[in-house]
Amino acid sequence: MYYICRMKSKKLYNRITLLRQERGISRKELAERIGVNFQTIGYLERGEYNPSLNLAFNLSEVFELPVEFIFSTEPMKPLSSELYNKSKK
Amino acid sequence: MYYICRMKSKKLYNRITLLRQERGISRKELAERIGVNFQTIGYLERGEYNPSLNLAFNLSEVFELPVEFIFSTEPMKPLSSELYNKSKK
DNA sequence: ACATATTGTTGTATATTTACAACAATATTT
DNA sequence: AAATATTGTTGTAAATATACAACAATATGT
Repeated sequence: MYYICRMKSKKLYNRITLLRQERGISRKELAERIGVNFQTIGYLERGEYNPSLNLAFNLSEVFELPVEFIFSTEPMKPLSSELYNKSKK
Repeated sequence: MYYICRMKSKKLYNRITLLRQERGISRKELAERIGVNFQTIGYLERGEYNPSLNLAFNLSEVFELPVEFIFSTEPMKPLSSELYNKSKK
């Protein structure tokens, strides 16, 4: 019964929307794959709250990517520049 | 006001105790470093509940290790065997 | 052996995440 | 343009994580 004043814990950034769209699936479908309510995906994508570590691991499994690639304490760089920097190395 | 029937979400495994002891610090001190109540560390070490992703990231920062090295959906292998396998590659 | 620090246990309160429903807004398809 | 699917919004309930206190149990240091 607490509807106001959320997100006292530090806000995290994520690439869920991007990763989901790259794979051409809706929130509903993603939600089904990780066994969570489809509205929960919306909350996460909008950054209205942070996931549990469990949920983060489930996303990690579905996307086949490390948690740190999906979530970050710092704003996400565009994938394009990440790729560019990586190939420069 | 819910004291019974916890942990419906899948149990995670972790190496917090090990990593903390390797660094020779108490729960109290670890708790202070990551800005959490010292009893919370106890709950995590005992696996009585899983952390938020936020808390996992904080531990990751303090230990300077990826989240996946600290937490896992599978029981943790001894570090010794992880090291051995790594050097064999 | 004693003092002190660390860890475990129980109990309660609060915060945050997740579920779910209903419906509005927007986009996509036909 | 109408039908359908997807996303956003608001409201409420339930589950899970975190804080905190008090005290027992265990370990550690002297």
